Amino acid sequence: MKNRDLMLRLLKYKRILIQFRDLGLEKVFSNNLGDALGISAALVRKDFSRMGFEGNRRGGYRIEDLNREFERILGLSEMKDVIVAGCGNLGKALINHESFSKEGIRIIAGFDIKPPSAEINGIPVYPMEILSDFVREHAVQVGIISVPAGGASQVRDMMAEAGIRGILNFAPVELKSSQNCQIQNVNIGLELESLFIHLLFPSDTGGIINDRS
Amino acid sequence: MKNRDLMLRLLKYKRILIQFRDLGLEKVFSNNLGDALGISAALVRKDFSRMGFEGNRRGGYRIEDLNREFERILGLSEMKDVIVAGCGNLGKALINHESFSKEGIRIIAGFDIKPPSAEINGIPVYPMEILSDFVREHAVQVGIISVPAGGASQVRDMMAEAGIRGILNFAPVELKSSQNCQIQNVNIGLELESLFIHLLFPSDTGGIINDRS
DNA sequence: TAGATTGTTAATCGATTAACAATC
DNA sequence: TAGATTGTTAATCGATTAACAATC
Repeated sequence: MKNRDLMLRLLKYKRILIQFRDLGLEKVFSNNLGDALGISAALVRKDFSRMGFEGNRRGGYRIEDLNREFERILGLSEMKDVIVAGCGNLGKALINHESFSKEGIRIIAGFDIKPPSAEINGIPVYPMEILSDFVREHAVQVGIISVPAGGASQVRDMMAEAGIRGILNFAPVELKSSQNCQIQNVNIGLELESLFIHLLFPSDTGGIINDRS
Repeated sequence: MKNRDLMLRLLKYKRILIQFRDLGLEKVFSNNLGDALGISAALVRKDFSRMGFEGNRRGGYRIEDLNREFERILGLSEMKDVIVAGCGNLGKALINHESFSKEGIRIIAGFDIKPPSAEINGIPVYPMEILSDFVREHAVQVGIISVPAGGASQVRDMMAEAGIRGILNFAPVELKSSQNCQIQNVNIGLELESLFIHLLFPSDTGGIINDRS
């Protein structure tokens, strides 16, 4: 879990810097990026230093240079193809999600035990039995699970066996990563509940625990 | 961010323990819970000790006791009412999401600049202008943002001003928490991209960084 | 030059783990 | 009793921050 935060920060830097560039800016200071991401300037400098990105002791960092570096390190030139297992409401929403394409993500197929239609928004929907073959044939690397809780772990196994290496899981079951298959769980119910819990403990000191240390 | 991990663990303990109980079990060991959550037994004991939950040096923890304690501390007896701003595909999917009710979460209204219909799945959908009044009238505490990126921060302000204290944000914009309003961002595109990045760096040592320390 | 910002080191902080005495 | 598990302390680990010398 260690590198996960760093990774997400890097992706956020990358996106913000593109916005900065599009705004016509040429330079940024660690300061600016810290503000934009809600972190300290020191951490920005530390991150960049770790990545080997160099700035100028007076003029900050050249946005163009940073963009090039991020593209070199985190750039995924080809389209990132993804499949969706489970074409209920959430699955449909993901398939229809228009902002993925802007980020180079393309959903190339949906799967469902009982396909609600042959295609959604122009994306073909196949019966679940075909998933393995499709994944192998198209060398799909990443999949989304949006089936009900009961079917999730079975779909995980199916995906992993077929060669999928990364899974974003929306089913309310905690799936565990394995050596070959990285799983990211998004438990919407849990997130909502945690927001409610926060309300119970007003102070920002996080009063849940009665810690005596 | 400190307490967030602990909080999520507590909610997971709570859910797992209910499953254990429903399976007819009476006792658990720190060991079992650690396995179930993918964490160490030591951390389970530490968490419980911090919360003041006591076990038995030989017989582990009584599930019934733990359930009672969790209910006391994290129990939200009343229904947890939530509103959804943005009734596009994702918003619809959330409104239709059936597993929320099982978790005591109830979506009581949707809002949209241009409501696609008067109601979705029996839940009323109102024009966005009404949001503030509705929130005040019903004392809504938690909201979900599922509008496009462009409108997200405006909706955030609207919600926060009307008195909403917790927001789950699905728009691909990083919204920042304020004193009165806790925001949890779920950036699906970012999560997917990070899965792809993982594929670039095969080793589990997390080879992105070239750290010399 | 004077001023500002980076790059880096050492300090801090907190979370997790290892280990073991207490004890059922 | 012997064995197993908790509860807790001290050690570890890693991430973040503070601070400041280097330098543009």
